[in-house]
Amino acid sequence: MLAKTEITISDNTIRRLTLYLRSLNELNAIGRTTVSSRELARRLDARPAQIRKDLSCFGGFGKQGIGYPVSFLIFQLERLLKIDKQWDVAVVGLGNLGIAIGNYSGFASRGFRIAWLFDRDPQCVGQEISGLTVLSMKDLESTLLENNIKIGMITVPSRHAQEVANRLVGCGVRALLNYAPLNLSVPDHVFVQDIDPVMQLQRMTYYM
Amino acid sequence: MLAKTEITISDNTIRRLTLYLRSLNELNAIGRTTVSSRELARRLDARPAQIRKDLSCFGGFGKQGIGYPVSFLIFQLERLLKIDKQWDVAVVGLGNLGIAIGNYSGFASRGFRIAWLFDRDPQCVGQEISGLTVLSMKDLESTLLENNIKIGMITVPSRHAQEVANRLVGCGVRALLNYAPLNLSVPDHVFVQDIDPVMQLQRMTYYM
DNA sequence: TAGATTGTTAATCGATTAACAATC
DNA sequence: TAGATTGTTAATCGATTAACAATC
Repeated sequence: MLAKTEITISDNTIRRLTLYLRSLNELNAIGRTTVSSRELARRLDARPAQIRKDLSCFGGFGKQGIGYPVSFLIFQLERLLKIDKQWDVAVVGLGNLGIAIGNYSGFASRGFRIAWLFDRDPQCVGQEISGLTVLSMKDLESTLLENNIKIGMITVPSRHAQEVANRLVGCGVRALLNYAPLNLSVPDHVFVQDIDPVMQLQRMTYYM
Repeated sequence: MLAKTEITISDNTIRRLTLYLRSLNELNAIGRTTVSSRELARRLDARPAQIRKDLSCFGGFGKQGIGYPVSFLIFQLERLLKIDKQWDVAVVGLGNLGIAIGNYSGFASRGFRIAWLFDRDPQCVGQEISGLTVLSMKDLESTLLENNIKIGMITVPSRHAQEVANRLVGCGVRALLNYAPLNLSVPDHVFVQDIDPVMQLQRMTYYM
């Protein structure tokens, strides 16, 4: 077998795969079995050629004349994105936002289980949220290490976010979803994704 | 005066401007008066040349040998992003997430005021959240038109999100922050920004 | 002056798109 | 077969980066 040229997939492509997956699940839910790049593009306000190109990075999932089989493509995308198994996630900070996340049922069906909740406030520790007991920050390291948790969500006030990030990274967390509106600094091997709605609003007002 | 060539600013640049602004506000808060592209880049894990290029699209805000004056640059970026005045925002859907947004104090300092809350549930209508009374969906159109609201946040369950979007667009809303995990279809003149934490998580797990 | 840093150019790099042969 | 649609190529398009003269 010839040596395969190492092709690096652009991050833009990966972002779009998650978007395709979301749309494919909608199609699946309404009983559609196949979809063409043309129709998927129409639904997502994208270009058919781009969808075909993105998907072809990973293999020929479609059939000429027919399109892509919906459930097979969902299966393949879930595998590519490594969400064919469920990831356990730890949430740190049980303010209004953390509580909303703890109660939200939309993670499980898409590959993630809110599995652990932590807060520094003794008033909050011990409370139950969707069947989970809020744990003390004292137990953070031991719990995450024992359970091999690789994903954390930071929903503490900004002034504590960096310290929380340090502790999470310190016990092996590799991906952080950061709701605090500041730039975290983390080692190169850790992925951070900010969720900052204000930045998104500011972007939109530019065009208005 | 010669006709200026129409330069279009890329959306990537606009996204980064909001990031620069956030970091500049941190610097301002700790009393820094100037910052170089080099230092800002270090803080944001970006390249100095890109920061200079982005900023130079809008004018020469810096000085050779010195860097950029922090508060002047904040002033200019706020003007460019059109957040030198405050925008009133309507939130539709007072579930856990909507309540978290209603209670969050972090919008006001960055250009946005959560000004109106709506919910369809009669049990919820009339409740107070951070001094605002939750209004009935019946009053949506009249309220938004009277108050000239241009920005909406959608925090209703997915199955109602498109209908809510239609109604918001129907009364002149131009920008939607959509927390429902689906693709909204809106006219071309309306901006939609999805906030879907699961998509962000799925992107990160790809690399893990 | 010497050192630092901008604004801008030109070169590089990468991403998107149109087009079409292959084929269902 | 005729019509539809993929996978892939080549061309276009746009974004990033390095480099440096200008200048604080």
